[in-house]
Amino acid sequence: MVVYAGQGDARRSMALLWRGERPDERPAPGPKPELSVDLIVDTAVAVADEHGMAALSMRAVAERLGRSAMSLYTYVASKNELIDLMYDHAFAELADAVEGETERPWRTAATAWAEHLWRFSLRHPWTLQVSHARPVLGPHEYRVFEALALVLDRAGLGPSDVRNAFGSLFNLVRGLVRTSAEARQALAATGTAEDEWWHARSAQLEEVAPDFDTRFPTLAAMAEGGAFANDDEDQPYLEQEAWQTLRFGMGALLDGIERRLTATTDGQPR
Amino acid sequence: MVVYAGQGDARRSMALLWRGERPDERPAPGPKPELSVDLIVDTAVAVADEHGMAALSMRAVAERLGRSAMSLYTYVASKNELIDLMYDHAFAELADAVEGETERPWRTAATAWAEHLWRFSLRHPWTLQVSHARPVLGPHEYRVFEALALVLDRAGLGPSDVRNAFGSLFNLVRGLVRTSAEARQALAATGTAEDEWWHARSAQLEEVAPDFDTRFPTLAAMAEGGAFANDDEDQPYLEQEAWQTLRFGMGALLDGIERRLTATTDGQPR
DNA sequence: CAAGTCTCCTTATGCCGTAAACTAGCGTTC
DNA sequence: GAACGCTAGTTTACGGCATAAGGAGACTTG
Repeated sequence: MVVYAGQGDARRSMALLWRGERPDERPAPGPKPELSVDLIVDTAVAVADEHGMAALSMRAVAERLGRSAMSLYTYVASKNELIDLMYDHAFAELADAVEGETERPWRTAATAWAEHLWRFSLRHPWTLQVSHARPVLGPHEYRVFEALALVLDRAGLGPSDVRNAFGSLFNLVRGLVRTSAEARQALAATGTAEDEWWHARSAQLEEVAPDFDTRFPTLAAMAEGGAFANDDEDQPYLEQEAWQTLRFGMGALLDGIERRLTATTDGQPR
Repeated sequence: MVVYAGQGDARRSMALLWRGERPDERPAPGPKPELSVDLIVDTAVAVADEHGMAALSMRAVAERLGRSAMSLYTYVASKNELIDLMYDHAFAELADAVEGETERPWRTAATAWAEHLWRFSLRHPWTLQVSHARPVLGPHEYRVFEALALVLDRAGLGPSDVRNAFGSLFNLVRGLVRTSAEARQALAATGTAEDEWWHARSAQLEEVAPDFDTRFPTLAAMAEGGAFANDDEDQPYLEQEAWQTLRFGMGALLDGIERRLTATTDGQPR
């Protein structure tokens, strides 16, 4: 499921996203509301955290609140709008974490940013399924973006390169953590552990492609060379691999960015 | 929608994926089949290409073939298995493109690989929604992996670093092209063009957050500095941005990889 | 021709988002 | 204090989804 933000009434959604210190409390006629937008959003986040985006339904959220599904529509225009609100609500957590790190040296700060994003994405894997094609444009997402942009700006990159470096870092992390998150979700969704699954599949692979090693010599040699070895039996292999790849990729990417930095400032990074 | 591969009967799925030069044509009793796995897979790919993964339903595929949805289950165990087959079938196209480029100098070859993956992903955006947590393990996916692994191996990286460099490159491209693909899908799904959408949203943003520039000074300064300018009015902004970010990110990442190369081989890359 | 097997169909179950119409609670205004 | 009109929440219903179950007819093999 991929979700596009902001299809509903822009005025309404944006007002909800940026609400906050609204006093706005003149009592309305009609029965006292028993729910609230915040309560619904919290509950929806809990459902999505526990059972994944696929299990997030209006009925599921309502059931937790002891209401009918339709009652949610009093507070929220559609499921899409609810997801926008969930997204930005969750990002507040990441923003708090990330804003504390901007004062460090830029490479340290950028790495910390990436690792916060990593852990956040594993805590809230459903956020990875909210499309960036129509960004949510909520305040907390902006806080997270501002934090990394600030770090890269201070490092001495120009506006366009801040944007480019930002996008590269963000997508590298997002892509890799997705694999890690999906590994966990796949376990939860299918009930089959990774090694168990791999065991069954690789047996079949051998049977069906006995000439694998000659058809794919480099991959075979890599396997032989221990590239896909499981160092730590306690942790699923895919999560290890993704994390190691992140360390490598972040290192290499930051090196490349640093080179551009010294190149444009004549060897004098500020 | 995120799809996990390989939940069905491993034997059955793997046999279908790696079938190919099967003669295996002793006539069976019962009525002549009017469909075939290949026909169904082709049709399903066409549906997904045209209308996206969300519109891919057993009913939609069957309707194109003038059959009932249930008739497909004679050939394919489940929708998940069908997606596995679609995925590897599509990858054949990428494999053909990518295998022709391995002989070039490693940086050129790696860049070409990335760009083939980019264009392929835009032609078949639904492939971006197939999870890698439980890889499909089809022959054509392996061909694509082998091609880049070969290039990186020849460049002089060790097995683990081939894996790390591979994962970094692959996820950088996949993450960025996803934005590009989703921009197109969002247009098709919502009917609202990007600039139109942005126009409405940014007006609301100004209204609801008049203090934006002081709250997010770096982002505001970047906008001021032209970091988010649309160079080419004919192309949607997000696609331009994603492509430029890819150029930057690939360059930086390959620089970083090259540094590791010369470091480990004492300045003598093979 | 009979038996066995295979393709394809219809029907049904239990999910989903949400439209529509309704009931009942409550502040406001005469 | 009665009437009005807004509002929170309900029930019911529609059209979508994957797929389980079972049945009708077509075809090959004995």
